[in-house]
Amino acid sequence: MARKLTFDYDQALDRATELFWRKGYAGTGIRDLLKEMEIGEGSFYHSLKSKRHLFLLCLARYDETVVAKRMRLMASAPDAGAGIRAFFTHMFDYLDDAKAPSKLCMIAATVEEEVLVDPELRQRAAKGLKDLEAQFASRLARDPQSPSARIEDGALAAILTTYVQGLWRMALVDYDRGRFEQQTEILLGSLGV
Amino acid sequence: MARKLTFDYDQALDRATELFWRKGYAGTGIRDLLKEMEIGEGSFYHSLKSKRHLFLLCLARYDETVVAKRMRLMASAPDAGAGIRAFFTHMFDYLDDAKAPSKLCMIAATVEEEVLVDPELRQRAAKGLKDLEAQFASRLARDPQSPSARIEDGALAAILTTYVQGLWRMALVDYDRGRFEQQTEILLGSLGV
DNA sequence: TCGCAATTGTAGCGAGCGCTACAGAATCGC
DNA sequence: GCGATTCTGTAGCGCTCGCTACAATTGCGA
Repeated sequence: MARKLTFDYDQALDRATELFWRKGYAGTGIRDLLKEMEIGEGSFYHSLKSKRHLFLLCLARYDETVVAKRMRLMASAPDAGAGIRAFFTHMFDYLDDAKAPSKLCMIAATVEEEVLVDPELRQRAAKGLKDLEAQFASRLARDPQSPSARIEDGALAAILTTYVQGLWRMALVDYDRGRFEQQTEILLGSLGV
Repeated sequence: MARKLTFDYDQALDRATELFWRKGYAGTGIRDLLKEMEIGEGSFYHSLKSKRHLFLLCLARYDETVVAKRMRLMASAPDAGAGIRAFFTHMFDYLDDAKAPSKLCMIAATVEEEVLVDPELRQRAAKGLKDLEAQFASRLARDPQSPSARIEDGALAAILTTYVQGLWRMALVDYDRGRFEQQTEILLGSLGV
């Protein structure tokens, strides 16, 4: 019963996600977003409400695309060992991709930043880590061969999650795929995965 | 040949370090620092040059105290296994300390933040991680018993460093000492440390 | 005691931040 | 067409940021 949106909402969200991913929450200003999304200040506050609201939408979008694909790869592998290795391979592929927005997982990045002051964003970031750990645990649990009978699935999932978070931080400083692959394989071997 | 500083330089540096540690680089404003250090704007820019310069001084101070102590604990243990466990214990003790400025390693925190845009700060943060890895490696290397003959010292040090970085991030979201101790012991056991 | 040099307090610059008020433009049912 | 409603562009608010210019103050050597 009134005027229609003159811009492509989905495309605008994609572009905003890319920008947040590349420059972080605090590092991305409203004016940067407007320029990238090619919309005006009025449209922004009318249909996206606020920077925080937009960021939450973008986190969801990141989850549905990048994270979901990684999880699907892990889940569809023949066994837990292969699934977990597929997870790391996808992660390293992404880190190798020169066109990627940044050497960083958007969820992991959100854990740090002053974002932690904001309870909603903090909770959202925490959920991302919990989800990852749960995915590891369930992948290990439903493995018919139960490859690492020595170590309880929960503990193993926690170790892997912690290690993955460390990898993101290390990659930010100095990424060397060969080294990362090698040390990861040694770790997985030691853990009996 | 002229006027003397009316404030305690060392004490001011300590207070600034505490504040940066607690709120991060970007999250700490000049006015916050001035209030905490109990000095004026003029004094600040005269004797501390800039926020960036002060931050580098504070990082050095943090290194000389907190990090140095952790390293000393690791180095002075009877063997590598005990040293590495002492390292983690000191880290967990710190995370348990309610009076500590934040659940965070100041060096690790500096790896993230938009700080990475600044080459000097980035390099400084990278050095912190390299140092940690080198300490792990040398501790493992000079162990008479060479406890983990299975795995090369360098790879082991890299895995531990990565894991420690992950721990810092996990602790930021949800810290549970019992869980962390347990999963860390399982990891060390698996690695033969 | 005087002059020089170092330290200090004040006031404000220029820029960016997220956000809002508001008027004009577009699109619907009628 | 008309009115109601929704979208858009502009202008600017109040605030904070890191930093600087500059004059006043202090303490030293001569």
